[in-house]
Amino acid sequence: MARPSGSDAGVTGPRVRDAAERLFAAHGYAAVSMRAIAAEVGIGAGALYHYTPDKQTLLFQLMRAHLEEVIAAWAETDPKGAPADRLDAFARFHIQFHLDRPEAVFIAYMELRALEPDNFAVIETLRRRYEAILRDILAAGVAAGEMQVADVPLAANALIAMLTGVTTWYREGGRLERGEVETLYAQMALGAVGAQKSSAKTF
Amino acid sequence: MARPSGSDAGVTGPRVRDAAERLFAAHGYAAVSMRAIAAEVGIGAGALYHYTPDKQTLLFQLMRAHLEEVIAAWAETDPKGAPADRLDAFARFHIQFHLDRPEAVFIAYMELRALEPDNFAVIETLRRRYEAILRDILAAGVAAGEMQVADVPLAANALIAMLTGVTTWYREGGRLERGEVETLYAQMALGAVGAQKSSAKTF
DNA sequence: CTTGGAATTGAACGCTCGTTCGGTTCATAT
DNA sequence: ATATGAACCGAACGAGCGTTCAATTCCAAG
Repeated sequence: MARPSGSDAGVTGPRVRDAAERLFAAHGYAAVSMRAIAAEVGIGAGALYHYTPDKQTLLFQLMRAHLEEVIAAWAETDPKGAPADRLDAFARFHIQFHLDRPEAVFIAYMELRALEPDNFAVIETLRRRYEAILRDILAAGVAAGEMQVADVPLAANALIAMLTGVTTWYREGGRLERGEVETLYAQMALGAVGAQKSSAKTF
Repeated sequence: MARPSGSDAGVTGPRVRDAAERLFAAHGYAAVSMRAIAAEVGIGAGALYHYTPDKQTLLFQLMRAHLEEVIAAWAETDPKGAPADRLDAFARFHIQFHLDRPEAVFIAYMELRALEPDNFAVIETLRRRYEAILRDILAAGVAAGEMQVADVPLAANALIAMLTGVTTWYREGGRLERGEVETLYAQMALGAVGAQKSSAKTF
């Protein structure tokens, strides 16, 4: 018995990536064996190598696909209005992405050290590009006099860490709804840089 | 040659813990082998077992010692004044601890998933106790009308994540001095909850 | 100067790791 | 009906894992 009935690469491929993503996020790249991934999918360990040349590439491709998706998704979400409104939108967008794909985001931020140098360079470039979005918003806010930020890169790092941290505690079906979490984090982000939404301005 | 000259448990013991802390923080618990730790210390792998019953306990004791130290240190730092001033002090304290011992703090927050259930329960209790400090400050700030916080546990989580994130980018000798980083993070923390230091109040 | 315990070596154990590969079965196109 | 390639199994490889232990050497107390 070598090829079970119903086997299909179009089905198994995504299942391999899903299983790897789940397990990497839960236990960490180094702690997850190829056999564990295969068992999660329900195939033998050897069959994994129809879907990835090796374990490292499996991680790398998960991270790259995710980061490219995030960057592309923001490009379509960016309201392109006042900096304070863009920051509000960015905070909500970031939170939404985390709550939609907690595993992928967690891996992208936590398993950088597991990447081999060449792969790390690629991922790091994408990560910097994403963080540059927030830096640009803050710089524009300072220029427009809408925000008080003493150091833009520092503030961007601090806000990203704050927003990303939502995955460490939020659980679906808990005390707070997703929309509430979004709103509260966005308010804190605006408050941290001394800004407020244009709709809340007091003239 | 089995026992080299100059060997001394009083010296080797701390060096084992230091090496483990450094390597765990850099590569992750699962990715660090006992042989790698031993090599860093300059002894054989077998000799490590004079200083720890096993690898898991080595991690556990590092985390517990660190968390107990943080909690004790804050008890002596707490200004016990107005909530806004306590939050300012807490933010500075947290940042200082991160910059003094980036490896230990990083491990305590990142390697929770590497702990066996019994050890996890102990560490989780200590971690909650530390986070409760911040929750108490925020709750007092809300009660005193000094802060606007819609949800105290959420705000505490967000602030802790923001403050802890400093380790991911700060490097000694970089663009910013430690004191500046402290001040900027404390300002952002206060801003995020709509507070300000008592010395900055406008009467 | 002797002696006993402390510190360490280095080999070895059983196990699991990532990866390879020959063989086997299923799905599909002709 | 047949043939071909895709999908997969299961065994195997060498390497490295955490851990144990007898043997060995150093240090300090008497």
